[in-house]
Amino acid sequence: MSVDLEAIVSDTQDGKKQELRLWLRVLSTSKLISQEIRRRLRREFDATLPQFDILSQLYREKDGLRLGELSRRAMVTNGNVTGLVERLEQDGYVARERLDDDRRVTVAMLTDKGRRTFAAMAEAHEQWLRDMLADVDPIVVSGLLTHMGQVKQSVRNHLSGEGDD
Amino acid sequence: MSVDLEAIVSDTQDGKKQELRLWLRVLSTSKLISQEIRRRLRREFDATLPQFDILSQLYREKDGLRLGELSRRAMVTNGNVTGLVERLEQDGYVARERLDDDRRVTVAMLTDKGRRTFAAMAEAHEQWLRDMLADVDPIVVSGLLTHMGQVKQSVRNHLSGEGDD
DNA sequence: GCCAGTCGCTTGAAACATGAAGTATCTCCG
DNA sequence: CGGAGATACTTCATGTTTCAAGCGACTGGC
Repeated sequence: MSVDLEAIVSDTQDGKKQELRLWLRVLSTSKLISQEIRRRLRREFDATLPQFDILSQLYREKDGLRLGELSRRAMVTNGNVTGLVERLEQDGYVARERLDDDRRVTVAMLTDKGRRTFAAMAEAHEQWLRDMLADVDPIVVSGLLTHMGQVKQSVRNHLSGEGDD
Repeated sequence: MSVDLEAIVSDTQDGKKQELRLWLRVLSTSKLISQEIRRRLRREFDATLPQFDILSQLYREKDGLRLGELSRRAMVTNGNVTGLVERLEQDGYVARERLDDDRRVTVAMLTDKGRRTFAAMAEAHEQWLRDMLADVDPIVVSGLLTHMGQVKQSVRNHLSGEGDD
């Protein structure tokens, strides 16, 4: 007898709902990790995750970023970035400056304090991730990296909105 | 929470940073999908994603859920579930009732309107997911489901907080 | 029964998030 | 030039989210 191809296919479970199941698993895992990182950022650095995000974007752009570009990279809305940068400015991590070329544009960049602080955060952050994923085989991690990339690309190809990345 | 943190560690393949890279990819993908679902839920049903989440939890519990259990399952804080259920109650999707056994306890359950509405939402939602993941090989989806499960378990094993699931 | 502790939920303050409307500022066509 | 339109950011209304504090209701040891 030949291998039952049907069985192989249905072996991948209920077929139709696999995508939904995957999404729910990705979502819950993502929430779990986010919550943990949030908790640790708060406890050890008194910072929030969105703030960490903004800082990380600015960290590798010595010349700073326009707010629009910043909001695009951090995947938050323009309206949102205003308040985030405002708070980071008040805490002395970020400086805002208007362009003379184009008075509409504001550029945000890290202060020295911001740079020093983020460096420490980033190191801890990376270690946290190694800890949390310690029980996952590196081969599996590698595979996930690749396959999640495929997922991301597929999603991008099917967005209803106009803008891409 | 963000995404283009990915570029920070784009330097090498098999470094120690694979876990970090995986996290950033999971996070950005999750955010991308969330935003898309949010957009569609808003456009087609005038609902929010957290609301959809709450409704989905209640949908398969005919007898309703205590708010504490609801908040645990939906992975939101107790304080959060109060407001969410409140708004859903105002819109007529959910009914709240106090237990006579234990006057501290409130049970939330779907109304008929809530049940009907969610059924339509869920069907659309499932289709959206199939669309978005259409370019991913079903075998890959299956593998991801398994491996993301391993990730989730590893994370659970390394939480700093006390509570488990 | 008493009352200290716990439990279940609500409230409050602050931050984050979105979409939409508003305000300057720039651009470019006529 | 001049003004319509586009652009960059801010503001606003609403909703989500967290943590911490509050409040009423239960529980168990005495």
